[in-house]
Amino acid sequence: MAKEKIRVRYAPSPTGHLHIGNARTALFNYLFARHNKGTLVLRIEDTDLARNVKGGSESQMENLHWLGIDWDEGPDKGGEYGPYRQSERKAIYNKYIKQLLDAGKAYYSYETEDELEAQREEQRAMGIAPHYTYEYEGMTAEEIKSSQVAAEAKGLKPVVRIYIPEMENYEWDDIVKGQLSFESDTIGGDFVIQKRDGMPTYNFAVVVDDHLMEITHVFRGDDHVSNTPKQLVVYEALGWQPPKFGHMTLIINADTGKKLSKRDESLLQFIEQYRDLGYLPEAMFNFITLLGWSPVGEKEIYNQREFIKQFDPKRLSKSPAAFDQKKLEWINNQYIKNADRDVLLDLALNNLQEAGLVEANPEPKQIEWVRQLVNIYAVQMSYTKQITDLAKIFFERPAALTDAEIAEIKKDEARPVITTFKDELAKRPRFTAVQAMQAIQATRQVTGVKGRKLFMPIRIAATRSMVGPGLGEAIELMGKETVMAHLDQTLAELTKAGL
RNA sequence: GACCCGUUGGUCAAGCGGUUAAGACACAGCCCUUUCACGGCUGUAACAUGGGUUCAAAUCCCGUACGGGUCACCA
Repeated sequence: MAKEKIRVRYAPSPTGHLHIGNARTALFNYLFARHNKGTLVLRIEDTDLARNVKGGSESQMENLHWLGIDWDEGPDKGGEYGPYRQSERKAIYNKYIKQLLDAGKAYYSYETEDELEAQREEQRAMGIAPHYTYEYEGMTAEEIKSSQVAAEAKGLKPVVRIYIPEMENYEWDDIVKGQLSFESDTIGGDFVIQKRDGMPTYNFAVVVDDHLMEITHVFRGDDHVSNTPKQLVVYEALGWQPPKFGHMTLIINADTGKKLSKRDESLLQFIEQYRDLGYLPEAMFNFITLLGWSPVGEKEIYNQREFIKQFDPKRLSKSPAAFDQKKLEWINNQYIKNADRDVLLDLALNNLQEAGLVEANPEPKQIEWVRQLVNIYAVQMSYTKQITDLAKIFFERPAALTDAEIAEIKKDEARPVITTFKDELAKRPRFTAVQAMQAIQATRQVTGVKGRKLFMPIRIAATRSMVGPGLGEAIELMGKETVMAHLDQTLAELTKAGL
């Protein structure tokens, strides 16, 4: 018998940009689907009309693609299980809601939100779990009917609730967490499956869709563990077979130890923000995959194909993973060092333009100049935006010398070194890194100074900084005019200081 | 508060009854080097806790502590 085709889904609600946590859920579903040569479905869960953000689903899809995640069925791709937006599936849900109503497995509920809130408040005060208590307790069918008629007469609109069987145990073998079980009385009471506005609730729509779309495995966040028994109630009421569930741990903030909250601003949480800083998609993919999942070997850097080949949900961690910014930076740096230089140039140019350091429409010559800058700094950038800071000396007017710099050029040999170097440099036919290095060698010959005592004064005088890339390259990139001006300025400062 | 879940160095983690308890990030030192970085080497540092079970426990069981998740007409 042929093994059943694996079908998984990623089901975001379009309430904003792609969040790290959601990206991770999408990623693991993607890896699982590809590893098993299965199908990945993208379904948009937009049943809360009020919270839907315009362009939200497009933004999410765009960022998913950027990360290198693609899917086989979805609102943009179609497929035989569509439509793939829940807001377009209302008729489908209604059919099953009616079925449950007719079978006496669900009922109309007229209690208002205020009444329910008061009820929960009371329960909390009593120290018991807030839950819905059956509003028709002890009533006969006749009494229920007349209560509902009375409510309608008052102009109340009902919601539909599903009956939760008493004394039942809901359990499943979670792919990540193992055996899990909930007693039916801890689920929280008969829950709403259709809201007053006629839309289904999440816990109902998910079940209908997962079943109809023939989803075989559901990988989602840990925060859905307690939704699972509710969904199991729906599966049972409808007489359907549930898929396999796997609940992945949440990503937490290392400082607070709490689940990443979208409101937490101490940390960048949206894929787009990393994208803007010049993180590479392959690096993000690599980093996120290693968050809460571990491969077999000892490597840290894997490409997508290796991840797909290796992916095994059994190796998903049971305890939450903290988001380690430093590690992300390290991983991204690994990728940057090997990245295509045109890609880096493009990103860095963008960052430099946004920082106002390079004009909007640079001449080819300037682009070439930036290319060299990127080449020089690539090894040390964690993300391309850092170039705006790393390469400061190439863009800013020199500041006054720092104490440390003064200490370096205070030495007796400094002045002759700088003067000699200036003359040597001026003599050179061309202004290149090679020529600059030759000028330095000539300076060494003339003055007899070498090592740090030779290089430091020149570096400080020429680039007005103690740190930077190789001296030759730095001088070439800085340009003759600037370097000469720096040398003159430094010499003047030395004179002024009486050195 | 109730219900679920978790706990190996600062962080991510390997481990599946016998290990000198991997590896990576971070941190420190050394080497390379004109500087910073890169790279190389070395080091600091962990099984939450108390009881069992067992010849043997980070690994299995129970309790405790701590942490997290959820308790909506949000997903």
